[in-house]
Amino acid sequence: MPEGHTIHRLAGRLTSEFAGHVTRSSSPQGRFDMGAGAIDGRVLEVADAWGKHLFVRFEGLADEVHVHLGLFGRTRFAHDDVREVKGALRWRLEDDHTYFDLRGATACALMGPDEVGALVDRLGPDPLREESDPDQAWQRIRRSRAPIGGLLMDQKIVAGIGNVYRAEVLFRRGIDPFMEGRLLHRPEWLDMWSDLVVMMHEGVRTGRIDCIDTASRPASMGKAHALPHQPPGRVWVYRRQGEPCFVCGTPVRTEEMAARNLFWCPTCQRRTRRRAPGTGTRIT
DNA sequence: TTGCAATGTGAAC
DNA sequence: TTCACCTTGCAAT
Repeated sequence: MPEGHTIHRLAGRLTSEFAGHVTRSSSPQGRFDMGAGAIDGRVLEVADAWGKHLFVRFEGLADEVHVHLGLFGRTRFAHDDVREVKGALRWRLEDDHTYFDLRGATACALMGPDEVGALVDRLGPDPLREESDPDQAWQRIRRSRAPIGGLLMDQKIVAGIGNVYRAEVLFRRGIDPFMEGRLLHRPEWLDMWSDLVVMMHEGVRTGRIDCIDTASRPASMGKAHALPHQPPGRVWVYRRQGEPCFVCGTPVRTEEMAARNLFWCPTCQRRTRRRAPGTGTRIT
């Protein structure tokens, strides 16, 4: 389930399970043979994540393992005594206690420091990283005529957001996905950013993306609304097309945007810009 | 058993 | 804008 929270959680788990340990690496499937050979027998130093990209460093090696799960990548940690290899196993990393399996990833290769730097440089701020500055993303958004629903998915603008967080944050802030980036107000963007920080940290903590419960409802959504009938462990709009919106009952809509399915509530997320908070001025 | 959709990206046109 | 790629799980047959 690879959006940014998955990768950060993965980095944390790899570090806690293996950092400081001598590890063995192999690629039963063969597609990571060279890399696995270079790191086999080395001490894992640390794993780190930036957006949806994972980097794993080993002692005494300038190159890092770069992993991108893509749409289908899967990972598994286990402690079984019998370490069976099933299916197309790209990378197995293990020590005496634990093993980690990676399969289906778009990318899994050694990457030199320059290449890593260049990759990270072209990513936008990541809501899960302390040093990230939302205004860096804002500078791109405020100038763009592209719909905000598309901009959020652009990793050069914000790193780590995928189709679920896009749909959910836009719903939670009441923003029409089709609204042009340049029509968004900075306070609205900062609200979205704060909400992403909360949601994504929750995702890292729980390992789930689909348990955005009513308790995490942003206060700005207002107490005036009757509490929506949202069962716990659900999302607001993602993949709920045709089902009633938990807040207003309007059927959730779906449409393809930038080759991905977008989900939104046409009532709660108005196409026309809302009144700017406190100004009473209508902006379109 | 088959077929399709899926939380993603980048190259080719 | 379309396509290819990586793999799995679940729905339809």
